[in-house]
Amino acid sequence: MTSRDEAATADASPSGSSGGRDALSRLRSDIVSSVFEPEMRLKFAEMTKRYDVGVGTLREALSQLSSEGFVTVEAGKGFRVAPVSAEELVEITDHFIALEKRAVREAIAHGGEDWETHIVAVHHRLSLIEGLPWEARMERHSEWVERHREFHHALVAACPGRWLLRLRSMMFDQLDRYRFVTKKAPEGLGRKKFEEHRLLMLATLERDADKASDLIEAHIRDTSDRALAML
Amino acid sequence: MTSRDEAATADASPSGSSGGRDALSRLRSDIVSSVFEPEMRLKFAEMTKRYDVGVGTLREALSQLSSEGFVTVEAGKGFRVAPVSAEELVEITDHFIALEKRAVREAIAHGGEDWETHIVAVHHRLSLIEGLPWEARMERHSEWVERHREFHHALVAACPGRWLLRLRSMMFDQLDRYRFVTKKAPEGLGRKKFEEHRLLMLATLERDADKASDLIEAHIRDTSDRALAML
DNA sequence: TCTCTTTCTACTTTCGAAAATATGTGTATC
DNA sequence: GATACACATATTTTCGAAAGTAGAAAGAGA
Repeated sequence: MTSRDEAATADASPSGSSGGRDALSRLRSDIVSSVFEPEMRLKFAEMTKRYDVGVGTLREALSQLSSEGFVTVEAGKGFRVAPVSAEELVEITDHFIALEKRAVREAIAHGGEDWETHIVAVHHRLSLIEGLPWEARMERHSEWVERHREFHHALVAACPGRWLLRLRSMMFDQLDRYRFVTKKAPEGLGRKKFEEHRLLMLATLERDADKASDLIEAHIRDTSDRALAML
Repeated sequence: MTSRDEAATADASPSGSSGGRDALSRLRSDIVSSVFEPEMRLKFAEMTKRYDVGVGTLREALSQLSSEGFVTVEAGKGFRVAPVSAEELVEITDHFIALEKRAVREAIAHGGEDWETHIVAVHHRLSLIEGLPWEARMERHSEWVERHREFHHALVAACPGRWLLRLRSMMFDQLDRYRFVTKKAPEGLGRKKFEEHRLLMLATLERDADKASDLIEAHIRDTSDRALAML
């Protein structure tokens, strides 16, 4: 979470050498997008070559990912990709919905003009991809993931509770892993999400906390159920 | 969280060399017990000497502590002890109470004989310290912290939601930092907590979820309010 | 005197080799 | 054939040195 923000701000860095921060996010991204199977061992020899970093740097990244719940670690036996399960998806979904609803309520209560403006901005960025025809959307899927995160984060950014935002982000990141299985969703789905995001933005800007809350619940539950069916 | 459990199971390890796991928990313990002031820079040169580990190992520990929220990190500028504030204490308390109440409810619904037995066992271990006169309690404060954690964890251990337990543990660990300021509490406080823990155990074993829930709320809220007043 | 550049110092960050640990293989013994 | 032991290999874990950076101090030009 902390690292996520920093990685985002440092994307215009000098250039050249990969760096540890970068290895961390690339590794996380590879786990989220199922490049590595759940339960698979992440050997240092292979990983250092793949991400072009030393063992120390890699270990730090893996260690952090274990705190975030993406990998498991057993002392002396190395790191593995954390398992996924239907039960876990259900649990994560419940926690995320509860946290997101509380956060958006707080944000609506405390948000100012900057908050509103940023929501409109990132929603536009998101809609630029979601409005695209199916094939084009698929091609830019990783960009969509990023913008989708930005949009949902913008909605709750004005929430003053730092820990609420932190716990929320943890659950959101975990959901990303499961969201990935619906990548190859039927054609109609993208259009539906497009509309849901628009309505969610409008309800939030209208400061209708109850409506926004309900839309979030339905929006997330729907995505999760779809993922659950494909698992 | 994950690391905490492992450290606990590995306490009967061979002996000798400090090791990275150990450095991590000693560092966390030093932050919790305010050996280092909030906002203070944690320089590698000093820390490697203090904990007798290499820079890589130390970095891994600090990195993990930043995920847990005990230290902050700014790229290129190193690590600092995370700040504390009254606002944060209030927020963490609210989250912890909500999570703990849900977890104990689940535990009561799912717990079996082993769960009950373990609660009785660790409560006894805790009461051995809490029953002591004031001075003796003070001397064994770090043991009390450990046993207090064990007791509260035992109450919710039968909760099937792994993420609920995980989030709960995060908040509990954060509260430890604030709990420490009440270490030098008036004489009567220890006796009161002794009784509260006993009642909490009894309500849980009687499977009275509502009662246990209320006791938890009062128990935690009381401690937090006391800490808040001293902050 | 002020500001901009340069140099120097303290510190962080990264790497690859060495030490410690686990796993697998073969051999002897019952 | 099964079990225990010793050795060899694979893998993790740790360390200290080298490279890279940020911030302070010193110096040059206006």
